[in-house]
Amino acid sequence: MSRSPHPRRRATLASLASELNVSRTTISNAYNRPDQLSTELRDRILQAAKRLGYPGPDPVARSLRTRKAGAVGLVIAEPLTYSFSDPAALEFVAGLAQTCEEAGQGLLLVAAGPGRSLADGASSVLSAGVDGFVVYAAAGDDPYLKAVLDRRLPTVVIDQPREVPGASWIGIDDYAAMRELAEHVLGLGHREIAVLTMRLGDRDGEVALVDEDRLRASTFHTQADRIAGVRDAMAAAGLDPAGLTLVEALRQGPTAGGAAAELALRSNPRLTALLCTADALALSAMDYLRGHGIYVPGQMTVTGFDGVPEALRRGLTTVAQPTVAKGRRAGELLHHPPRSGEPVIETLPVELIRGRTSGPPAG
Amino acid sequence: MSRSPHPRRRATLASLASELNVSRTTISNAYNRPDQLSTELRDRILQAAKRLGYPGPDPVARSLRTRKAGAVGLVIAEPLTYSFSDPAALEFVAGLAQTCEEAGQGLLLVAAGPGRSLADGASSVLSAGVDGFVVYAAAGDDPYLKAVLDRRLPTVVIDQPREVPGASWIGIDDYAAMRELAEHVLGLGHREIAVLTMRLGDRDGEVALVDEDRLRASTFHTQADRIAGVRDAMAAAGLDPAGLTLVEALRQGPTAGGAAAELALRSNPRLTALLCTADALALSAMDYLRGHGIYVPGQMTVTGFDGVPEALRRGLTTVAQPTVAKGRRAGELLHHPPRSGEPVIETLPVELIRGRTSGPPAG
DNA sequence: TTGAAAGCGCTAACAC
DNA sequence: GTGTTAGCGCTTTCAA
Repeated sequence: MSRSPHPRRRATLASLASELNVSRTTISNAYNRPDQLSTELRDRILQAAKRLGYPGPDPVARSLRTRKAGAVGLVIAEPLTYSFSDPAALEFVAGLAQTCEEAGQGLLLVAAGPGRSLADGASSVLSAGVDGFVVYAAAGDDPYLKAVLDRRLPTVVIDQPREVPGASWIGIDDYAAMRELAEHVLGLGHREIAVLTMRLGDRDGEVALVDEDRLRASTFHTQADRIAGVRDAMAAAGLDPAGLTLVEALRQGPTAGGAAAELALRSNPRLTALLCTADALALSAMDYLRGHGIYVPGQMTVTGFDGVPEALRRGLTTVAQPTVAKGRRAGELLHHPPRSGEPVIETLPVELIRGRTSGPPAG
Repeated sequence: MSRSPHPRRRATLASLASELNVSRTTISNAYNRPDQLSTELRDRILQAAKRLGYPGPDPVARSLRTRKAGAVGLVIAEPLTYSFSDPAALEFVAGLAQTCEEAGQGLLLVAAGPGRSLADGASSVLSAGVDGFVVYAAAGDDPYLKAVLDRRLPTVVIDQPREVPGASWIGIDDYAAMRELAEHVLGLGHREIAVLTMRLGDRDGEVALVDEDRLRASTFHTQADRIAGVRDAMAAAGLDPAGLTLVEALRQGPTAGGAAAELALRSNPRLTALLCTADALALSAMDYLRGHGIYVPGQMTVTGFDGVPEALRRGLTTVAQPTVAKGRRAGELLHHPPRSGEPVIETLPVELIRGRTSGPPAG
């Protein structure tokens, strides 16, 4: 391609300038303000750049000078391996990525792996060259979230936790959504129901029954709010919320919902409805039930939450979240911040999907 | 949180230093080499930092100085919207993301949207602060690829194009894989077969029959190699490769394979096998066939390529690629470059999956 | 149109 | 254990 060998030392804007006997400003202008110099000179510069293997202004140096990185950082509390197998998270990322693409910005996936000590864990966040952060569904005490806030960059929190000072928030009304879903189920006549929830905080094991203390100590507000919605719907229907069977799936994975369903049914064999706080849980529970000859919805009503494609395809009764829109709004907030400069709190609408997995209880 | 109001001007390492009457080096050491100063001094510094709202060394300035960005860039030729709906691409990204996470590096998704002019289109690539690039399945003449190479950073090309000077390459033997698959189909007795391929280059429309010129001009080697594999298998089986029906799906989407199948069958109604160069195409084609009462494999053999989860679940006869491994290897090559510094060429193994969608021709 | 000067905030040698 | 010096490569006033 290039005839002359490349110099060992990388070409820089300065070296190009001295080579051509023009000032550094002029080279800079050739790239950033083409209208500030003659076409002729500019062509000469670009040609020389090609000859010398100068790839254009160094992005890092430019960032330092302009105080703009041209990218937003995305922090997901879970290991990326999980996130990439979570359809809801994926849709969110897709929405965010769309706006980044439109804005010509990069999207930096920040490593937030298992090394979750404050010292080490936060380092990746601290060293990310970005103009703003999106934090996806973090626990209230997440060290990465803390590290992000310390950076004092524009930040958008998704779902979780609520009310982070200085940060914008985008999410849904988890309480109302789940309450409406519960009312639908109770309206069908169910009286013995269980909630299968995602994990409420750190704890070992696979699945576990949840007691009052555990629930109160939850660092995941979304989950707690959804449970509260169910309880209040029960109370409003004249049932004792204390009678709710509550099981927590501590690990992700394709069998989590099944294991949770099994524990719930063992704990209360008279259950006729399993309300799951995630579609993934519900789909897994359905697989388990089918494997054990329990017919849905004839013998058991199952509901989900999120409205991921597979759930809709399989006719799951669920609450559809505007997952892609969440991602888009987060991106827009960062790319085009509101004039006021104030953090924004946005509650997005959801839709109750009455699918084929809910029906009146047997008998 | 902090009692004292924050200064309007952001604190920097230098301001902290003069505040504490120590040198900048000492502050730097407090963050980067804790063992180089007394615990006592270090604590005093960290405390003062917290008080002044100093978030630690600026990542961009550090990058400039150390010449390390702490991130790798991923360039995908398609708009991100497509990529996020392509299971194979997603698995690849997941694999790459895993290694980044393990290495504590960020993964920068580079905007490579529709603004594909050389001047404008490449700008996002030019301004990415990264230590290396991964380019996923680009066309031979992709402007982003060119821009990436101009940056002269360590680069790994996936699948496409082959033989990029100075860049490593990871992919599979497309020719051999497809030839083996074709031999399987021919071995079942098929004589009238079609290949449904992904697009071979830029062109308008939805689907089109492919002629010799079009094939020769293809900028997508993977596709062309797979077709060559089928042709050679035909020749080896005593069939005339010219008799191959060849249809190109020009647009992505859930109905692309169906449209391609329709055109193929219209072009040659005696077809008994459709070899698709992507699972997505094959699954879509199967949906189309079922909708038209054509039974698979009884009346029509259908095969795919990639081995995405849905394809395996539906029993598609296909070639399984090590998609996640591809991503992992790309990451490893960037995070732990081989001592020699030479670009690496790696052909990963594939596996022919004899599924339930291939069988002997009818009659 | 072009150039000179002044940093952006940090770290790596090397001296003390 | 701590400080001094010298940039990393660039953009941006401001003046010519």
